[in-house]
Amino acid sequence: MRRKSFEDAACGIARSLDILGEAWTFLIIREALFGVCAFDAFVERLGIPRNTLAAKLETLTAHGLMSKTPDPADRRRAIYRLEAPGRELWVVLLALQQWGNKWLFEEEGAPSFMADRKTRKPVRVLKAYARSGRPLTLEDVTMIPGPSATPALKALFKSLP
Amino acid sequence: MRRKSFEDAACGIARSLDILGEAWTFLIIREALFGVCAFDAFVERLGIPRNTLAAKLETLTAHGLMSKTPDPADRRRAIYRLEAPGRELWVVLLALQQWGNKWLFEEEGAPSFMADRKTRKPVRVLKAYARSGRPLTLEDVTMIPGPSATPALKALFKSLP
DNA sequence: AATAATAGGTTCTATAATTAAACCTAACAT
DNA sequence: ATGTTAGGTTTAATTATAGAACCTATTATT
Repeated sequence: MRRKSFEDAACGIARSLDILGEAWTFLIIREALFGVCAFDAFVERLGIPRNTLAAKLETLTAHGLMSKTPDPADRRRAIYRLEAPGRELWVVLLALQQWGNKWLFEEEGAPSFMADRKTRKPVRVLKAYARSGRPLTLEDVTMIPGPSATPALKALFKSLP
Repeated sequence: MRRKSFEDAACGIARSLDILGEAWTFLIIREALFGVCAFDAFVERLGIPRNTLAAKLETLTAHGLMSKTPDPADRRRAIYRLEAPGRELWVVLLALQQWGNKWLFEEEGAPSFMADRKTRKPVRVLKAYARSGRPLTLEDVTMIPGPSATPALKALFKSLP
């Protein structure tokens, strides 16, 4: 059966995952962030089945994360480009990469990481800060309702520790 | 067919997604981060099918993100707890939430967000910094090979713009 | 001009995962 | 003794994924 849809969820995480919540989509965006824009290039670099790629690219363009335009120089080609919403996902991928690099490799060490293009030193580990500038740990953080929260959602948050 | 496995991928993102690359897993961790630890509580709060939950909890514990212990006070109960690797995923969820809250809601505005427990003000938008402290944009960043990179991987990075 | 090659898909089949609902068992409550 | 709760497993229907072959419009080659 089709997975439950989260597109109407009252939660930014859930809505994000409704679009992104599966491995290929993140990997497609990873490639696109670093310059891949042709259909066959995605196929070759990722080893993704062509029909799966076609489906994912369609939902990504449908949601505005990417755009698809014909190449003026070669009309067989389509150019897939990240739009602003897609590009801004790089922070999510950075967070994921830092986590994976820390926990998912043994002595081998991480095979790749994002780095400052100039100095070629790794990007600093992401940290969360309060508006005041104070660093925040998980224990300092709670979930609070926003403007569009329903009464039921507010009640849910009150049940949190 | 079973999705291609990324567990041996030479990429922190891909390995992360091999565990996390599907919506339910992130949502289970979201709930766990904010105190949920009982099987039925996950079912009720997420509306996840019981067998799907059982399967996801098993892979999460198998990979060390969570632990499962019997409740000493009631031996019917199992207590599912996040371990360090699972807890550290909160930064990834924060990044995801900030992205979703920005792009996936119209006038309504986001219904929920992570906030400083003391001031109840939203957590600052995550930003990436170079080791020097300079803020980094996507254009400042590139992918570089780590200690365990294969020659093929290094060649791949050289083909990047 | 004819032929081949390329880019971006679509179609087909087999297999695996997701869902919903019913069922099961051990431990606890009345 | 009976019922209820917690944490699952089982079953069946539906859907997504993988892999391969195929298709069509363009561009390159002979």
